[in-house]
Amino acid sequence: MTKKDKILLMATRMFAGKGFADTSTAELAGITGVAESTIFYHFKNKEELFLEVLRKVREEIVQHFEEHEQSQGFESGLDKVEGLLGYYLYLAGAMEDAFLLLHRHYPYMLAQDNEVCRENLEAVYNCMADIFQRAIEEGQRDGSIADIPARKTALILFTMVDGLVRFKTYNLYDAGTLFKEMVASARKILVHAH
Amino acid sequence: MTKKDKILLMATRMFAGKGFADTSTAELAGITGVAESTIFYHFKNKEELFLEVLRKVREEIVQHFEEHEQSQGFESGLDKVEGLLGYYLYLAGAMEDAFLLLHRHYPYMLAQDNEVCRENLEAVYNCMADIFQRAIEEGQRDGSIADIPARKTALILFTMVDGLVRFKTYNLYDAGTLFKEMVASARKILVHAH
DNA sequence: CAAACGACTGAGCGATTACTCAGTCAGGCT
DNA sequence: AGCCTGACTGAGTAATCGCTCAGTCGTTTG
Repeated sequence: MTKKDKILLMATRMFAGKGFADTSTAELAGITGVAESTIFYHFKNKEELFLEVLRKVREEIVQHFEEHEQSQGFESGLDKVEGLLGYYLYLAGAMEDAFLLLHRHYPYMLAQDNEVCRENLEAVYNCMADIFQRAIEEGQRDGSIADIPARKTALILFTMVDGLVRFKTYNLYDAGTLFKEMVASARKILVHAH
Repeated sequence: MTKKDKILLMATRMFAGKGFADTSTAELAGITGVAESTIFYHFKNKEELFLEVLRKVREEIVQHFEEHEQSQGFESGLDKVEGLLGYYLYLAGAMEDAFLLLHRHYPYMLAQDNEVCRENLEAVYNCMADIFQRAIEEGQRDGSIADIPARKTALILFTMVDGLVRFKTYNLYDAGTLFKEMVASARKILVHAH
């Protein structure tokens, strides 16, 4: 692993763990095991380093979700949506730093006047919302999901599972216990009234 | 309004708007219109200033929610829950700084080794979760809400409306449009299957 | 062999940070 | 009048910040 990759790896961890402002280049260099000036040899400043971190985070998350969408074994669209909820929670645990980074405020502040940042954030959120939406529409075609607004419902389901990840982050409530109830709630939102 | 109160007011705005680390005491003093040393005359350091801000935020939010809970005019528990969802969204707009502060990471980091901070966060979240829970239980008594786990459902509804507030903060989606769909989803979660 | 190159570093820079302290000043008490 | 007290401030301080730059290496190229 090159020193540049090591810096990116540890920067992801630090930006996620303590935020952009509280991440000092001196400490990052110390943890990574390089000279502080090596950081500025590979990245022209701290903000560009952050953008590179964000780009990798986007790549990885989008790739994982698209791979999961291609995987088979779902009986229906409803089944697929429930699988997505579980996969989101799993991925947020497996890629803790990536999701924690996206839960921070800095990227959204930066996105206000940095196009690259905005593009990366939009890409990752559109990807996730689209996949939820497509699963819902698939369920509407196979009859497992009622005729509800697909995009809006996708976003509502997203807020639910993303909120659960936040509970997990702050240890506010046992996420595993709440997950079962969340899936049950999602099912009620999706299925036909009868 | 005393200088101390002015400092607290502007500190709330700055901590909410740019976070703890990016809030400099020099800039806060400038905006407030006092000397920087005046801040340290009233508060022994930046962290204590933040804790004082957090205490006021907690007081105000808890007070508003408890007042709303006492207000009459709800036909049923289900009606009350739906009213609470709307009130949460309204309050998050009316007290933008307070809610934005609670959406930042710093208070939860600080809470890990600061008891006062932890108590304030627990108080405000318990208050909101309890009020949702009591409304659900009231609905279960009057028959408008099905026999579902009250606490867990309260938390799920909370994640939904809190996620909506985040959408509003970052302008990711028109919150007003999504709100109607969220209330419809909440109703499906709460009512009896038939 | 010499020159050029990319990767990397130690030393140091000006700016900013949170915070201190001696001292000013107005108002109330004796 | 003299004194005390609480509110407030200007002028600092050491430490840390992001960042620069001249220069050292080892490898590749002419």
